[in-house]
Amino acid sequence: MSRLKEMKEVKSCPRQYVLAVNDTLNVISGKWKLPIIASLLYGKNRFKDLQENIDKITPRMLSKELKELELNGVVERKVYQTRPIRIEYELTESGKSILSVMDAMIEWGLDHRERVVSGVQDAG
Amino acid sequence: MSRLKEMKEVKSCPRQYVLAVNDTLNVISGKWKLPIIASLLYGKNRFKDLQENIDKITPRMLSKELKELELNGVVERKVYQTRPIRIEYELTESGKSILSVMDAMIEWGLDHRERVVSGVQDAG
DNA sequence: AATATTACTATACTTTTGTATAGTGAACTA
DNA sequence: TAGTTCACTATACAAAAGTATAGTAATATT
Repeated sequence: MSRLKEMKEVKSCPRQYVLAVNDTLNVISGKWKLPIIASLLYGKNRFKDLQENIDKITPRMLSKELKELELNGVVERKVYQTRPIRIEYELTESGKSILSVMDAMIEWGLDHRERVVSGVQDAG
Repeated sequence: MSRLKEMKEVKSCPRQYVLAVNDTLNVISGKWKLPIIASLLYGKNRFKDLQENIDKITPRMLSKELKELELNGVVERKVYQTRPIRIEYELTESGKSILSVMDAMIEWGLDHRERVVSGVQDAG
């Protein structure tokens, strides 16, 4: 059963749930965060790879978003001491597990589209 | 298993999944959409109720967001022909089922917070 | 007739988010 | 040593999102 529905008193929405939802929203909202996370999930992890893989992102945005994601504990920046130096961005465990949220979003999005095109908008 | 992981070729992310994620993101992102949906889930459904229930929202924002949510098939505006007229906002089936997405967000948010405070940021 | 309630709308403004374009500096390559 | 690649940064600007404050129109209440 759902976290929210399993509460006895459905009227009281615990503060920590609100915080949790906001944390998640911060990590996934904006134009570029999910594309970046998705790219990293599929294994593209150098700055240049990401830039090539994500259509129309500017280096400024990519840099800015990567920093935010790092700060939020979703992405880790790794410097490899090869010659020349290699920098790679990797998802943390938290980062990888965002897949579960994306999955819920896909599920809802697909179902919703179906309901909307078939015109089953409640009783209407 | 997850929608994304069950694909044989993990490199090809179907266009419709991207659309689905974007649809969902459109419905949940912004400062006020989730608070409004949550309020409606808990049964506060008149304009004034929502305004009282959602801390610091202005009537302009509430009106704007309700219209968008209606357009997106998440909320339905119902006019009751009582005297005086009563207007109520209700979640559609799609609207109610956003609970599943919120639930995934709560789950991730709580787990993530735990990982971050306990400092288990991967190997580090 | 004056005041209150409900459900908003209008206008102007500020803040946040994202874009466009150019440039930097370190290392490597021909 | 001139040019290329990588990994960014800087500056200026435009667009989107959100805020503040006031006002409207229909009805109901005193």
